[in-house]
Amino acid sequence: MANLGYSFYPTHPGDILKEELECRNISQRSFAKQVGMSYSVLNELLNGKRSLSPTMALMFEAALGVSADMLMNIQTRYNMQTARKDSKIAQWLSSIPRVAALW
Amino acid sequence: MANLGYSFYPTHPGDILKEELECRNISQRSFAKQVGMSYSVLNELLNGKRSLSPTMALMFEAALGVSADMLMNIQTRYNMQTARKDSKIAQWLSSIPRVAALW
DNA sequence: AAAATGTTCGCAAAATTAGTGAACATCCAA
DNA sequence: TTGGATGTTCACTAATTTTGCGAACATTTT
Repeated sequence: MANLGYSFYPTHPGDILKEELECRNISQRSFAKQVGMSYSVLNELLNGKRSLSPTMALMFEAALGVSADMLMNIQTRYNMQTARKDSKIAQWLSSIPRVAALW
Repeated sequence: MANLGYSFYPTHPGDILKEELECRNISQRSFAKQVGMSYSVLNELLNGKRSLSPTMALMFEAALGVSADMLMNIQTRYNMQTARKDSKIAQWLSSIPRVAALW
């Protein structure tokens, strides 16, 4: 089963989708074939290696009945948490001044 | 002032950012220069023609004190509402079967 | 009139994503 | 134990998207 417990890393939509397939006993290969998506893309998404697009989210909603909006919100949160941790971005941000009104 | 009232189209993060600059009397050119971003990119973002990236969202948070997460959530909601309205996607979705468990 | 501002457009470089195929390890059942 | 199904990983290409830039034009302000 996919690890959905406490974690030190942000939740990725793949975590939920992977759990969803596993507890329904649907294999990744079979699912990919049925919905017409690339199998390795699916696998890597489930393992958090690729990110979920709005189109993909709608597809999962259609195929599994999981809320596309929830999935995308999780992806967005994941992206933000990742971006905030990124030291390159943090360093670049430190050079951004606070911009004040003219008066 | 930017239109933040009732609308028939989804809210874009640019709507909020535009309002934010206008009510602080900060010109787009001046803002772009201060934070070191391309001026036309900023303008088009404010007009909903380009989408907000996590990095940009963090930059606005640093420069204006507006929540980056909120901005990105709005962008995500905008993307989903737009995708759902897209007839191409809708048609493609109609060919996606509901995938059931094996048993 | 001149300067500042906002808007729109096209373009090219850069980055990201989608899709494919192969290889490998593991597990389970015949 | 062997064969088939499964999950995982990787490298590569093609397609798409994003980014940044600059010019042109309209509008507003001074």
